[in-house]
Amino acid sequence: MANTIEDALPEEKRSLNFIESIIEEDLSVNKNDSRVHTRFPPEPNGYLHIGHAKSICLNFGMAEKYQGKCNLRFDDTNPEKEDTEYVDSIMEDVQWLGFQWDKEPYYASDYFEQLYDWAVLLIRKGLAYVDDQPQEVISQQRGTPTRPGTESPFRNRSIEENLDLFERMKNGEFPNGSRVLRAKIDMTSPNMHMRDPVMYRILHAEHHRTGDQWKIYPMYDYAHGQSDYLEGITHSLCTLEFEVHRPLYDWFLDQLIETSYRPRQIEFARLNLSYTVMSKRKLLELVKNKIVSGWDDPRMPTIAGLRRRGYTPASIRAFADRIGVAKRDNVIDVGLLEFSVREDLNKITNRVMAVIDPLRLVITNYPEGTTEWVELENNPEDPAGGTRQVPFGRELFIEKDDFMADPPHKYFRLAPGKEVRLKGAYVIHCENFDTDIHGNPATIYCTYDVDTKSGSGPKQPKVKGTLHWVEASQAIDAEVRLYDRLFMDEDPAGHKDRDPLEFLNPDSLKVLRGCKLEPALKSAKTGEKFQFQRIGYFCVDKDSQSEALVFNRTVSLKDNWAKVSAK
RNA sequence: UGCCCGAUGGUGUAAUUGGCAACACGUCUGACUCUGGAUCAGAAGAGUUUAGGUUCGAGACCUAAUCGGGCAACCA
Repeated sequence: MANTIEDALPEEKRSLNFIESIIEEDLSVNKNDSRVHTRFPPEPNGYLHIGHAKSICLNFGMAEKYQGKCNLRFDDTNPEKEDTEYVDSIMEDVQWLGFQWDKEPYYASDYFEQLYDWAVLLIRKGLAYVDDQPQEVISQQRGTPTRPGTESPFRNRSIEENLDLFERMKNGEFPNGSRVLRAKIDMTSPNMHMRDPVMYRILHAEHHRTGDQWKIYPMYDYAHGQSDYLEGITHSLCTLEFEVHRPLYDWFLDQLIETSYRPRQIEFARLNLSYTVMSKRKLLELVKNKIVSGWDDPRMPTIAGLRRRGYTPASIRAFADRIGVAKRDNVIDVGLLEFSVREDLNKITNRVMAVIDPLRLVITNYPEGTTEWVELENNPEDPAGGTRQVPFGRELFIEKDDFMADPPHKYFRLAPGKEVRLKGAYVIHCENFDTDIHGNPATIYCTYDVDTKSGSGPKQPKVKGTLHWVEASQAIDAEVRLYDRLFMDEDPAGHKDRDPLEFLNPDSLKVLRGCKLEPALKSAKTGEKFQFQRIGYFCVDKDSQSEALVFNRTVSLKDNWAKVSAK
């Protein structure tokens, strides 16, 4: 097996990103006893995507690099949106990427009791109050970013009354939306999040873990920092939109905690990929509208989709490595992701013969009714890859693209009167061809020269082109699915007043049937990856059955001829 | 009209007590090749948003402006 990509990038030669700088600074002053403890905190309300992969690689990566730990914590404070289906898929995806969290997965819901006690403490300190106003009124009183808010008439009620009301909220005495618990901070703060943020809302809902035990649920801002604290998190990495939440994150901890240990929130820029939408909401829309077959449709930027598409964990980790991490907005060329898979797949996949758009070819001077076996290398990139036997005979299939009746200049493939090498077999000479009723080539007639046999033949003429092929009588049929980007616009979600769905690529999936494969592929298993010689990287889809193979194209091979011929 | 954050080749990321801008992807040459793949060699492409300031010296520090992003869920 070839080396992994990571081995090629010596760690010590790389400079630090801004998060590593912060960590090393903290380490140098022995902050938090020089521990490094991170966490990946997904809400179990959807599938993980490549943007999460960036965060996963970052969080687990930092822990790994500094001999620390990384927790997996489900941020499950909103029972209306969350489900165990997502919990399971998230655990699967994180592990598939090659990471293992510290101990068992954590849940914010494990801290509901503690969070409640702390809320009571805040009320006792006069720092939280129950507001009876409806949502619309509270929202109006909050003001706007440019105008300060106004205080709630309930802001200064007695601690006893607050305690009583809050307990009754917890006991389920009030209907949804009738009251909230708010932190008493500053309604005139220039930071909207400090204007008496809601800490608890009443929700009579079934929680995926606590069932109907709770009638009130903490808000993100109130739950997150304290959860970090309870787990001993030192560096709480999140995306940029939480930057303005940080003062609130710190405020709660400062009111509640007396020890010197403190988690620190650090924000980084989320990943954007060209020609891709990344928000869970939009991805969900694709699934719901049946534009894709599901969360794991190979065109989806979800981890599950990429996995089914044939991406390897190593390639995604290498990608995350290459894109780096910073605080400025960024759009990564989706080509970089493709580069990362090609790089990995080139090293690890076996080459096989597959003709996805078959054209019949007859070698007229090859003895009828006989076949022979030729030896082919499995993987030229891997010296230990070995060889295999592939049948060769009088009737073959070649790629339609590999023959032209009237070829342009610099076309190195087959054309009347021209010669090519059949990979691993013989040099053939094209004599003539038949056409079908539409005038398209139907059968190509060639002659071969026995002396040019690959490797052993006494004659080894220089020919410009080498074609892949499949012997007709033993070929097996398969379905091949060719994927292309889902959107034709570089930034489908970046247009005001235009729905990303307007930019859908109508050709994002092409299904090819009757593709011809060399017989060895008969036993290919779901998920198994190959390079179809001269075409691209493919893997066996889960829709495959033993007599009806289905392959997904992960990514095509880099194709210089396509570029040249397009000019 | 407030507050917060950001600004370095086409894209992304570097430049670690301030010392003549580096790496990757992409692009373009060429070599090699029984994959028009891979590999190898090389090239072009930024003077770091702008204007001031500090300094012998600024991408880095300071000030202002410009541009971009974020902030007004009982979402996370």
